[in-house]
Amino acid sequence: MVTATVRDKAFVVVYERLFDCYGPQYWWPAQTTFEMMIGAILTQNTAWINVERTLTNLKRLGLLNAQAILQCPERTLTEALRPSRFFNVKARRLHCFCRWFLAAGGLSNLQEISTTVLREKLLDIKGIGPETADDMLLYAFGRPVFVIDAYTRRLFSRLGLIHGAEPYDQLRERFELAMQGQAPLYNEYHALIVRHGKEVCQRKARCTGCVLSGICSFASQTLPSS
DNA sequence: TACCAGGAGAAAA
DNA sequence: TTTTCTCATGGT
Repeated sequence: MVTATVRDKAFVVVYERLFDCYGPQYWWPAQTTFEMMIGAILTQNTAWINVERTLTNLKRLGLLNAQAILQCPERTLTEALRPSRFFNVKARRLHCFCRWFLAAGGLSNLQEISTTVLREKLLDIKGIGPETADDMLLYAFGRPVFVIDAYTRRLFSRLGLIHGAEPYDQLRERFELAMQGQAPLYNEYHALIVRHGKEVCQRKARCTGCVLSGICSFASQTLPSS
């Protein structure tokens, strides 16, 4: 059981400051729902710029649908996936996902499933872990699920609001409890965290001299020892 | 040359 | 159960 704390109110302040600074981000950057879902797999441990190169390759080859990916020769698919690293692994993961997607009857059937059940189904697919599943739930299905990624852990641990090594679901629940929001809010928040991480704090030990600098001192007084 | 960047599964301890 | 290893591109 996770309860909201005074410290968690800082999560709201962080959101407000980021939104004031950067404005709406209009995420996820994809033209179709299916493209969003495979983008979530391709971005595993990979910068988005490299995922964009891969998506361009897939688009050029007409491989932005499940049937086409499954019918594509292995070598063609792995070559298309090369820019997003771990192309052999990701080719297998895309195959697993596409087989599941078709067996489930496609998007319209999946949209009828409750968030909890859909999350379990996604996590049962080989190659899809909590972050990838939540990316899909939030951005492809519009479900109110907060995505905890490397940018989120890095930013909030540097702010002193989390330790950084907490289990994925524990952090997710804390964010959801603190924000009490719906999918559009979580969507915007995650996009803002990524935007900020890329632009300002990627290589800094602490968030100093940026829009979030004042939050460090507030947080340092309230974070409990582990 | 070394390091880092939006994970996840398998193997080893 | 937890930790470590594997996968293996491209920019700085």
